[in-house]
Amino acid sequence: MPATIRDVAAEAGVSVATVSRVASGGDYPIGAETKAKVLAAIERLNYRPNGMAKGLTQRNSRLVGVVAPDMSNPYYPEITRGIEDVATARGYQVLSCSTDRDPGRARSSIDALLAKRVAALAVIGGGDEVVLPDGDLEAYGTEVVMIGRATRRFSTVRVENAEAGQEVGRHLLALGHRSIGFVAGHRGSSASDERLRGLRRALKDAGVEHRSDQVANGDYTEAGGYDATRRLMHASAPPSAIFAASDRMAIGALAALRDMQLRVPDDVALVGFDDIPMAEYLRPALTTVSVSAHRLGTEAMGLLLDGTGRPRRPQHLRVRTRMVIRESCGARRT
Amino acid sequence: MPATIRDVAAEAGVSVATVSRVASGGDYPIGAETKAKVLAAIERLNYRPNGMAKGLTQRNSRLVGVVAPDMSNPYYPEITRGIEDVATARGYQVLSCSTDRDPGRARSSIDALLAKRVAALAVIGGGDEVVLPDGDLEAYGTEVVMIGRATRRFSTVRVENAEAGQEVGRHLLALGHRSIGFVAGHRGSSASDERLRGLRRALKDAGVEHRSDQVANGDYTEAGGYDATRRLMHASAPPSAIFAASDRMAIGALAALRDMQLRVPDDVALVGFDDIPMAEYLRPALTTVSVSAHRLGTEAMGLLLDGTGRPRRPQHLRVRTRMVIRESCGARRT
DNA sequence: CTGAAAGCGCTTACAG
DNA sequence: CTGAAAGCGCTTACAG
Repeated sequence: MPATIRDVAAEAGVSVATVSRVASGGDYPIGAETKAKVLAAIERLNYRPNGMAKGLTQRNSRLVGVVAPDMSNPYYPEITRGIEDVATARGYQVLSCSTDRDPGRARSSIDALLAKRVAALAVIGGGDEVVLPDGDLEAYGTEVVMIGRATRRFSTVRVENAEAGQEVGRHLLALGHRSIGFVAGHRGSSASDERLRGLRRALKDAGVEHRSDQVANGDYTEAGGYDATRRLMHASAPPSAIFAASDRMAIGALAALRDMQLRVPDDVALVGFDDIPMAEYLRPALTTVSVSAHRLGTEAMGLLLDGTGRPRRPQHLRVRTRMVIRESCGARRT
Repeated sequence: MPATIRDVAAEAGVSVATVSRVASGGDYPIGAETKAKVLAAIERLNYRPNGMAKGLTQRNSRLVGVVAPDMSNPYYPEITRGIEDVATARGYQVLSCSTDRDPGRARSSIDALLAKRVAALAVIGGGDEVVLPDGDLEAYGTEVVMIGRATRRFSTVRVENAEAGQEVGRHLLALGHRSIGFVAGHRGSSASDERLRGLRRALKDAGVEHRSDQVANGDYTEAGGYDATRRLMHASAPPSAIFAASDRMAIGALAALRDMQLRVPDDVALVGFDDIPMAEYLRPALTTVSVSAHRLGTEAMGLLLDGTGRPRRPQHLRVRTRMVIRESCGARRT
């Protein structure tokens, strides 16, 4: 059994109230001598206040919950890392769950998190598998932020996907491309939809139309990107450029094009999305769009744990992207 | 304020003890009618037992802590995902922390985790930045498992790195290579050390010696792999094959070789480690060693949460690897 | 089968 | 500046 506050009180010869006050380290006035005694006792007994008891009395678990589709997809842990960084700086810890895009798993994760009385909850991903029981959230005083998903009910932090898609479109148009294939993420991904919308806006502004057979689903995986690219290239009028909604799919596209004996960027230009670390080390180096996943996390936590403790009205933040031009789009001849 | 057990008791017209018993869902005998009333009240009030209170009385937080160097490196979240899967199946949740290989951060993470009274603790990574206060662990009854790090004090789950390295060595020898460069992970990485040891054993068995200038540090990153490869190739007698201790470094190596106008595998053979999803989609497709990070996590949790609740003596598990032969090693002509 | 009561380890008015 | 006591929301012997 670890030492409790009573043990420390006995050891120091003071009341538990006093121990509590020095252990918590607030600015409650304590006699210098008393404080020293208590500190010594804490040290001697290796006392570490029980977080559950603290949470219970203070009505604050100091826990923030994170729910993401799948923590084994690098994008989510990176956001979570951002969340962790600001959370720990504020004395919170993160409890994370994967839903696998399954509503059932999502529901039980949320339940477990609410049972643990998380002070804040971040829901990552544009899917709709997570449904939040708003009555309970209010009762528990749990602040919520959605990352990458649109809603008015809660605060949101989102990537400027449409703007980025538009920028990619304009870039490719400027390079002379008029037929641009789009490798989409999985069905229902709002991020992918928005990127496509941006691309189409750019094309429309240039008077170029975009057909539905110029879009193929790639499921956000290398394999999906590979297959989608083959489908795109086997159309009656294959595109001269491909925009993949993620770098992982772009890597699949690169393999597919290579296997079809097509050179990138000479025969087909390629642009990805995310700017994962290895994008720079592909050959040709991948032109892509950089988004700071870490930043999404820090911004989100900033919204939740702003220190006031007062629930505010939902806020909506947007995180900028930055296009990184390397070799695969053909803008830079190698 | 969310409904408490008293609210439910009042609503159902029974004692809190009774509510506790039906809410906990054990096999404690309860009258059918009473049970129905309580269940109805729980439903009506949307009662969800407070996890902190439960934890406090039951002396079990139902929390497992995970400490890893950096959750933004995909390898760790994947292990963590394995941990999560078995943890949630057993009614636990995971609290995760990144240390950035900084002893200070590690210390405060461990402290925070112990304060939360985690029932179990998994320490991931071969580094030594994490030091565990054994006295406290015993007092708290916290079970510990180290993933990827050798120790007798706690249970461990480790990858058969040396065996894998040896297998790679033999494979490369069989292909005729006599000079094999090794791209190592960061300094002090036991995984990297073990893989190198295995490689050297294979070489030694074949009567081939391996010099220290045939090893270059690559820090487990693409950039590190790139630079290390250049250094290796600039030696007086450049290797005919390169074994990188991670796929990410292998990708850097691939770029470096390409930039040096060297063809893989014709001029230089290349083997990675990890078998990340995109290894198959590189061109040439990467020959590598597959390790199930997810499995490391499930095995580790299996050791901790075995349901007996009784602390056992440390157990030591080893997880097999599997060499995946693709194009980059030259075994399969493309 | 059901309930009253003590207790888990803290915090925090309240009184002095 | 210090302490006694109530209370946070549960569980669990113990008694009936």
